[in-house]
Amino acid sequence: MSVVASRTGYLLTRQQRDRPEGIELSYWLASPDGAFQVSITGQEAIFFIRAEQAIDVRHALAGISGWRLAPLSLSDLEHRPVQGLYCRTLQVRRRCIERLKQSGLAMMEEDIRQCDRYLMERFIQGAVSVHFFPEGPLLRPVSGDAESHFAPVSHNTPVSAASKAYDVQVALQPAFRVLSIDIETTLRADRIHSIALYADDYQRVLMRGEGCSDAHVHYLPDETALLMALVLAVREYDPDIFIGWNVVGFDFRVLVERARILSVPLLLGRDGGPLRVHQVSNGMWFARMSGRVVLDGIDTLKGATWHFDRYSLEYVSRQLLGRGKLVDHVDLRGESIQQLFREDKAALARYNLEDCRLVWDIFEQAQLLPYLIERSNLTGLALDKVGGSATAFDNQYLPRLHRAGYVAPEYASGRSGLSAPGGYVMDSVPGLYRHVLVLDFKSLYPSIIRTFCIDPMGLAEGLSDECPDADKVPGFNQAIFSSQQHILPGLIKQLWLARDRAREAEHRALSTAIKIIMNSFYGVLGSNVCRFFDQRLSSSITLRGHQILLQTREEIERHFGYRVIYGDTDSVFVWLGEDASDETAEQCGQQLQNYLNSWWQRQIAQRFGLPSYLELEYEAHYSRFLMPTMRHSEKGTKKRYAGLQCFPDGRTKVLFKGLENVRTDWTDVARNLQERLYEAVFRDQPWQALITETVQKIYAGELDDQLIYRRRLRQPVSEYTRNRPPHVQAAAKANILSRNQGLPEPCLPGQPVAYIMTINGAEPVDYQTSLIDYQHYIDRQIQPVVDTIARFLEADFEQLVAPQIDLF
DNA sequence: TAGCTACGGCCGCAACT
DNA sequence: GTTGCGGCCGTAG
Repeated sequence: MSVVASRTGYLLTRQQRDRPEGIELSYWLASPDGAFQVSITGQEAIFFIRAEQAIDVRHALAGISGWRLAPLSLSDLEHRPVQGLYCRTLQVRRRCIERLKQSGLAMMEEDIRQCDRYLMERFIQGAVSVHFFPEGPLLRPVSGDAESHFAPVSHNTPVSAASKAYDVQVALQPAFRVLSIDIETTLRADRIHSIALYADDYQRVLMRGEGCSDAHVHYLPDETALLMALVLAVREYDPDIFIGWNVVGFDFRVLVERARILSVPLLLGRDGGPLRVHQVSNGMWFARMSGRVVLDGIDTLKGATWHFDRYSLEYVSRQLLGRGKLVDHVDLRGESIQQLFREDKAALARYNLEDCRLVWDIFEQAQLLPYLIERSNLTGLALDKVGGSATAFDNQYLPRLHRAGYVAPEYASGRSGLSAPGGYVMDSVPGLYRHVLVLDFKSLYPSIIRTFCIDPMGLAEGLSDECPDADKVPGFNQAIFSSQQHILPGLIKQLWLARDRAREAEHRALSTAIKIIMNSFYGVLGSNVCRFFDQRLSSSITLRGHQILLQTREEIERHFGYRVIYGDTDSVFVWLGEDASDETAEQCGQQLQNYLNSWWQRQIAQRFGLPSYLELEYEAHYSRFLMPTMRHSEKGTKKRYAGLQCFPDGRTKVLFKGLENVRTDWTDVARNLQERLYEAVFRDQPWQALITETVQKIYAGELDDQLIYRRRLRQPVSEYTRNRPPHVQAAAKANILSRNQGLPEPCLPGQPVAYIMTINGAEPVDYQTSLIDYQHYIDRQIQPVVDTIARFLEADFEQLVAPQIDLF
């Protein structure tokens, strides 16, 4: 075979379909010279069945043609031989699966799409090099790692080492053509007013109605023309990626709906095919078109571990981009948009385009694309895949498992029903302290997996009769792992080293991606959505974690004589005593870290004959630290504390965990007061006046805008049958009032409800009619916040606000 | 087109006085 | 009015 040509690209979309000559796998790839499509034809789809059931399988599939069974040198993890079931078409495959399911026969890996398997088995993740043979194209991985990078294969043009390296770099960090999109509509979203498109080198607003078109704003007579102009504009710019804010759930959904009603073909795909939008059972929306990826800003931020109190475009851009950039941006409410559409279309166009630009800038500022690219390189997940931990695990694990001679277990065949424990949380010792150090185990669960060889295949090997005793590593719940045969510890090791390199190079996107993936490995093993779910695996991780945390506490108290006042899963909080100082604290932290790390190495060598990959890290020094009690008892809380953290450079910062200050379902007035109160107490400043002033201002109506509660509905309003919490009561009122005005219901599952407490109960902020119940806020928001810390200051809320009570 | 458990606090509701 | 329980949500890790 001779190679005619080869090209490098980055995976955008994948699809599969039946053709007369077999299954066709199609991939669209982005490249600096433009996107291109590669199709691989004449493929079969494969999954596995147990050899002992082969006769039953043949019997069950009688009457279906287009499949074959082939013996393979593979077995399942219980050492039973398997056979491959190959199907000539996707349709045959579907029928076979249906039939075997009805017959109750075991299938393995039948849920993996062939277009995904083709990439997975070749270790192709993100970047691809395509070699065009006369017989058809062949895909291979492109990797920044020299060892796994395939040699250049072009015969026609000799490729120098330098250009090869360049090729790899371009492929791994592709420059996508990205287009930000946003539409404006009527309040009911049953008419599109305008569509804005933004890239740094392209700005266009398509506006319905009369006006004077210029380079940026095009006026179109009606919606049909608007949609057709969109198709042309997309063809003109030819983006690889669409970005937007709730872009699938709103913009694309509305575009598709209007196009359907107006019978306009919305042919936005690179192959000229239509944009399709569909909703899955959990309410999530998905958009699909060939050759282009759609990324929602909200989902992408959340996936990259960004967190915001609220996810309106206005709120996030203010937090992320800063106020300065947004001086002339106002968050127009629905009615103002309608007014602009009627009276000032040029202004609406500017506003519409500005929102596109904000999304663009958020992607830039938060480095979202670099993060997604790194994640895709590491996991093999498509760029637009949200979540997908179980799939990421499969992509890494399955091809290696196959090469070791095994196929994956039947779905959810692991021991289920048994509840596996999570992390260990110590009882805390409440108090207002000076000088508390926090030490935590860096990536505890991944380090346990690596140290104790926890692995699905390793469990099968460890439990088999052939495993020599010397190679057995004990787990929990009768688990035994092989110290020699395993996959996951090696994967963790690679990721661990890559993360250290990324941190050194200050490559934030990459180290974030690696951290998320490493931590997700434990998560999926403990989840019954993972085909490798087995309670012995997850409990061997968590119970080892319990042991490590408790023994670390014991050793600190035994060897150093310090008191451990708290610990959660992978951390210990060490009280140095009231006579320590900032300088000695720093030294103590280092000392504790060094001593305990070598202590653990000795322990694990002695007890298991294994190297320890546990890494305890001195994480923080709090010069003041509050461990509160539970609201109505003397017991210390868990997962709720605050402290004045001292950084090595001398800066200090108040930090809250779990307390009202970090809870989005508490009002701003409570969160703000807590922040200022703790700050004052920790810095030895007067704090009493903060409380009395706040109470006074609440009664005077000066803080009304800080009295808003926000709480999400996690189900439709009608489903709250057992009881109706305030946010549900408010949501019900808002929905009824909106419906009466002929508008769509504003309070939907997943959305936060903003409400205010009035003398007639909770009322939605947008429909408030009653007077605010100020006493409610004093009793339920201010007093709890004050009480938590006041009890350590020999103070009492009633006394502190007594003068105010007389006043009102 | 499914990563996990542990935890605290507020509220409504029911069962009491 | 008080008490106790469980629903519910958001959070720590």
